[in-house]
Amino acid sequence: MPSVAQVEPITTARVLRGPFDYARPEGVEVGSVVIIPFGNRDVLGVVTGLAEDSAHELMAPKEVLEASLPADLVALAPWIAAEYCSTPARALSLMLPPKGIRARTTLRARALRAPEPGERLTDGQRALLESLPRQAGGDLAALRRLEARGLVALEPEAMRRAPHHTDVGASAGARPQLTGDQALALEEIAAAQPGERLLLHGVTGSGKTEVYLRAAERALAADQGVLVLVPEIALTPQIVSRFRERFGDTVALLHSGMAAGARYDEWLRLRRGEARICVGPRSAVLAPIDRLGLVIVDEEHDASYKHEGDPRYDARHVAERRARDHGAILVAGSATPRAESWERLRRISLPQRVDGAPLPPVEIVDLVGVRGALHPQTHDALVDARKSIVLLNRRGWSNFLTCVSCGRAWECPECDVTLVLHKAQGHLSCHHCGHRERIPSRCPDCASVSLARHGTGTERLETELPGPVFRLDGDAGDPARVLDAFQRAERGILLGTQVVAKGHDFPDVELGVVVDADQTLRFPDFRAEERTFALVAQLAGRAGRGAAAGRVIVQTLAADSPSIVFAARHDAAGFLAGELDRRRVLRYPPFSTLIRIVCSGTDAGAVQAAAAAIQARLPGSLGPAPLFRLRGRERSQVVVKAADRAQAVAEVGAVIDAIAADRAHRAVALSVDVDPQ
DNA sequence: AGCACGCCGACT
DNA sequence: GTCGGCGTGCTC
Repeated sequence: MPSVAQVEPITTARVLRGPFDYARPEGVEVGSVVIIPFGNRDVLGVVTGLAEDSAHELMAPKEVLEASLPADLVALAPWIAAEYCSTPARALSLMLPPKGIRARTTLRARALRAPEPGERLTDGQRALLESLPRQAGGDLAALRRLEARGLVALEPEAMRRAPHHTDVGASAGARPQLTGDQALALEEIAAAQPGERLLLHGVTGSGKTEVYLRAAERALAADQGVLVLVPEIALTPQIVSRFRERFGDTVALLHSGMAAGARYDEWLRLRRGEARICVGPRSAVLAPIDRLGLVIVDEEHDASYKHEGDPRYDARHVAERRARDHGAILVAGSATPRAESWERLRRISLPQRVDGAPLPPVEIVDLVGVRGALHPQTHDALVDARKSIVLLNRRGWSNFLTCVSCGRAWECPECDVTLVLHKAQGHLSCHHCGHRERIPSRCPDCASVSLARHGTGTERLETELPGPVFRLDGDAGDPARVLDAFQRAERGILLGTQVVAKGHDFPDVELGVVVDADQTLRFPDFRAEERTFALVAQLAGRAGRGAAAGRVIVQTLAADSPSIVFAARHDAAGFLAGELDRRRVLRYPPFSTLIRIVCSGTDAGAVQAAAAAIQARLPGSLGPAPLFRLRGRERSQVVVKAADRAQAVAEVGAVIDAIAADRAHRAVALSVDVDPQ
């Protein structure tokens, strides 16, 4: 019986690496979560190993918590740490259930014996005894007195804090007949080898969710667990509803919008095997599910699968690893898959909408020479359509403000970006750090009152659109209510940023409009083409569902860009073939691995020096390149483009550890992004 | 990361 | 004499 528990203290420090040895209390296993005396404070720790003896004099953990990590997750932590140049402690901290929470119990009261004849009881007490067994409530004190007389037993009972989820768009319990394509797709999944990865490429409305549900049914029947990853629960409540409707309480929901107590209880239900399906966003990829048989990544192209904190893990990559470890089948689904997935995964196709309706025709409208945000043709189409969705990927009234006489531009004092004008709120705001200032009435430099507003955001476009507008963006109220109001409206225009192109399906939308399709294209990034294609194609999928005949208008200054031309033809395969050729030539993913290292700090010289030191130690790396200042921090980046992923990650990891440990670079924060978005 | 220990300047 | 600045080193 090993008497030593090897514990990884959960701290964020890069240089502090465990494990540290402690005496092993009764019942402590690999995965146990403990509170240990560490230095002169108490910290949370995870038992990562057991040993027979130790070279140190050992202390005992102060407490062993009730929730423990499963062994497979403990083993995954060092892999995540290495894969993203982070630390095992940071990886483990992603896996823990919400801290400071315990299972909640209530007291259940039951009658222990009948009152003897003549035993003195008030009418109230008799009524109380009549009402048992049940949960104790405000009458706990009275029940306690009866307990003391041996009439009643009070026992703690676990109480589940359930997530509250508003069921939407559920199909009233019906289990629809599969189309031929769906049946074929399901057969392919059923026939897949353990550990195999599949790409379910299905146009919007082709019934991917029903395929997921049937595949999950099969996994459950084989006593296997199921993980279902979705981009954002708030934007895709339908898929949660469909799973809960089909499988009931064996579905656990895990997302950050839930109360910590409910999240803890859902986590524990999975850990105990009481729930066997987990539906959740990125972070759910680390849910404690035993004997995983199926891992689904819905809308696999979605950028939210990349975690922005450290470790900067990619849930899709971690999902593949977990699936491989468990011998589970991975199914990634999308109408607009990433080039990486198209190249690497075995493809299954759902080429048609379930309702048999054709995809709507897409018109490309050239904006060259057009004044204002809307082409007259687009305006006319909006007047004609009963219900439309309009996408403009820019919040606020206008992009930036300048002084007409001296040319002054209003910029964020903390970041090197221009401030966006929000007219209704009466302020200029920075979309990076949240800085706000009042809208100026005159220029502080030259006192001119002539200020120019450049560019159009959703707030301004709202005033230019014909008909009632339902605005959906970061500034406009509760998204669920906006969507609901739009759904019930007879006619109207749903106007918003990216979110309008996601998940939700309205059956009676006749027109979809992309106001500025180049906006994503102008972004200097190797994924710009892919993003633009996805945005246009996703929006195109929202129009003409159900009875309404649909059409889509894409306004652009780059009418012959491949991403826009192929999206207009609904031709993902054509687009991806060209995109993969381009990436092969330029040695971009999936034909290489990119690693981005960002140094940041308040002292520009120190930041530059750290970035230069990193670049010098990584032969062939690019940089250091200055980035725009963010939240008052100067930044500089080094980029590694490598043929051998494992080798590059190991090299970068070693260099980062060395720089982090070097006191000369103490004032600089380091962030490593493997597979940046 | 914390937190204590330790060695040098201006205060009751 | 001592309060406190933050450089250095350790945490089983």
